[in-house]
Amino acid sequence: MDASPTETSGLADLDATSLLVLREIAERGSITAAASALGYSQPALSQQVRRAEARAGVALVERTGRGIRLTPAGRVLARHGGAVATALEAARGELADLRGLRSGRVRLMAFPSASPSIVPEFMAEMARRHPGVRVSFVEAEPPEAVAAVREDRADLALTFSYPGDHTDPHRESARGLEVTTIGSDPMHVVLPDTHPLAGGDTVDLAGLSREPWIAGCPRCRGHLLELCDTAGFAPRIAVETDNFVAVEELVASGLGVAVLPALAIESAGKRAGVAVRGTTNGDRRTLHLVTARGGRGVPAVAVAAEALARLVAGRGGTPADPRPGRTIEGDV
Amino acid sequence: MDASPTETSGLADLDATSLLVLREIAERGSITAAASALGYSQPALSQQVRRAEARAGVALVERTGRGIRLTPAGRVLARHGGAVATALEAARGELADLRGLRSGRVRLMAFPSASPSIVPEFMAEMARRHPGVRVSFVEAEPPEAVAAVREDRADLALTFSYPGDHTDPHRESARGLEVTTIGSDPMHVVLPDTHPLAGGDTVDLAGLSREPWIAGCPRCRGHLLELCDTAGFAPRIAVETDNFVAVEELVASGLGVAVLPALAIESAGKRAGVAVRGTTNGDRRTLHLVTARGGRGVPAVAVAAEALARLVAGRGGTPADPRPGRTIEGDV
DNA sequence: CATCGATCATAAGCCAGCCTTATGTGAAGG
DNA sequence: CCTTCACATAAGGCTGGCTTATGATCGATG
Repeated sequence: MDASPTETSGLADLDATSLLVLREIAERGSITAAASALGYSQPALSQQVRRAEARAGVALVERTGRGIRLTPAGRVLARHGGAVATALEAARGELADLRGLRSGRVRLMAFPSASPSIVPEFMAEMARRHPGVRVSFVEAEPPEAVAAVREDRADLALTFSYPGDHTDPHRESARGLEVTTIGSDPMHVVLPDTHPLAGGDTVDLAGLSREPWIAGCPRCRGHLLELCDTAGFAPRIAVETDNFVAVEELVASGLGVAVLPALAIESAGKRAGVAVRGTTNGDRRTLHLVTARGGRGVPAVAVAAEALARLVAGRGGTPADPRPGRTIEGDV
Repeated sequence: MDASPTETSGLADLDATSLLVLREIAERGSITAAASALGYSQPALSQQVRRAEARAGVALVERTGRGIRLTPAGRVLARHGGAVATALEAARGELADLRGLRSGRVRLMAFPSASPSIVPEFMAEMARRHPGVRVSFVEAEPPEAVAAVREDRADLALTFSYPGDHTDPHRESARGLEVTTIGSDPMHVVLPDTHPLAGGDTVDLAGLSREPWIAGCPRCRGHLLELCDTAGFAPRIAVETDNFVAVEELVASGLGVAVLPALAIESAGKRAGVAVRGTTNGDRRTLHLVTARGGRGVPAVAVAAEALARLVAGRGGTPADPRPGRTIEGDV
């Protein structure tokens, strides 16, 4: 019995637009002015006020002679409309920064042999062209890099795959991620420069069937086995190490031969006593970029991906298809 | 040449709803949950996100396995969505307070003879039933009270008018305001209790045509002249004062007779030696409430108006028509 | 490995909110 | 008194946005 008769529950729902409209009216002093400021016709605003009043259940404006003035309730909405406008403006600004690459962040993961070659160039390029974008880098083998993207510990993964690789991280484990092929990296044979086959431009692996082999990381080892299988033999693996410098050292010492990706060789530096030759088949590994599905919609990630693709292409890797990412559909 | 290819002007327009949607998604962790929280279907939100992305020109969410996660841009919107939600909530709260009369303000202006009678009762009533509403009061003659409402120096004016009053503030000057008649106040003849006509229940003014008269404020004086004119004579005005106590004193001293509104007599208190009688014609003045057009939509003003109408009716003034205010259309 | 459940995307269709143009009304000002 | 200005109202049309229905994908479970 204490409540006034005006007390209904109402408050159907007050929308943010109403606040903005009232704010504009309060600032301009008239509906007409507010309407043109907002790009609407005068009746449009008039109706919006009416609707807002219906929703609020209170008068928001009252007519005064030729114009209007706000009621206390109207002033309340106008006041809070200021906060809404501020929030909108701030959001717009930050969004523009992100879009304009004046801010943003890219967390890159890339395979080890990219660390000394592609990655520094990439980071320099990003720093030069988009100084507002923070770039971080963590070295990781492809499977972990892909997992990191999936778990949002990275935005972009630079990975590689071998043809026919059945533990290929881009097959099963990349489901739901976006994978773009950005080029390839030639596989080179590393052998002592005293080796008879070191004389030619390219080397046929079959000619090395009797040599002891030096294998790398598990997946590299798998690739080696496949290459040799194609060449018609099973390699005798004498040493396993993923240290590229060590591989060359071992080769120079005549303890075996190896197949290494060009990037790995580059990263290890030139080593006296070893010869590096392409394979007769022109074997290559393929380089990929992996992002979350839709991740390319993030401007900083998009430009980072483009920069990496450009760098890889400029390095002589087979230029990939156009840039749009392609989702793994179960079969690569 | 420095700008990235993503840099277009865009930012078509980002609406507040998008911020709220993103906020809800960020909080609930999924589109589906956010949709049901907001009372929409899942595709509705899905489409809203898509539209927001189109407007923003950036991806806002990215798919991750079975669910989604927000991109940096999405998180930006969600964050600012918090501010919008806060503002909305605050506005809703204040609005509810106004509607529920837990807050508000009423600035009342009323004619002098209401000050000691109606107004205190009114203020007590308001304090009792709506303690959250602040009530202020300024005494003013009707013309000034009406002007105050027009100039937003008052929310509510309690005024009176005399029948046929051509300087009636509710005629010309009340254009564009809302005027409600809430009752009337009987006009009483004040004469020495020794006067021959003091014997009857009512007095015929014609019987007082020879008496000296005591007139009040200018408008009251006009009314007096009209009453006497109707009775067929022109009064001889001996004194003019708008001090009611003085009037009774003068009457008691035998210096003249007067016509005063009941409220004025009540406010002056009982005075020995004077008789108060109704007129034969039952003359009355009419009491009005004046607000800005639409002012009755303000809850505090509405209840104040109702309270005043109730008080006047309870006091024996002719109960007015139902409460809805009626706008002056040029002719009262 | 196959099925189920959960989540999001897409498609199609429908409704209504909302805007626009045109016109009316009241008030202020010359 | 007539013009000007601001808001209200009316009528109509369009499109944004919601709903239902269905598809696709991934994770989990047995």
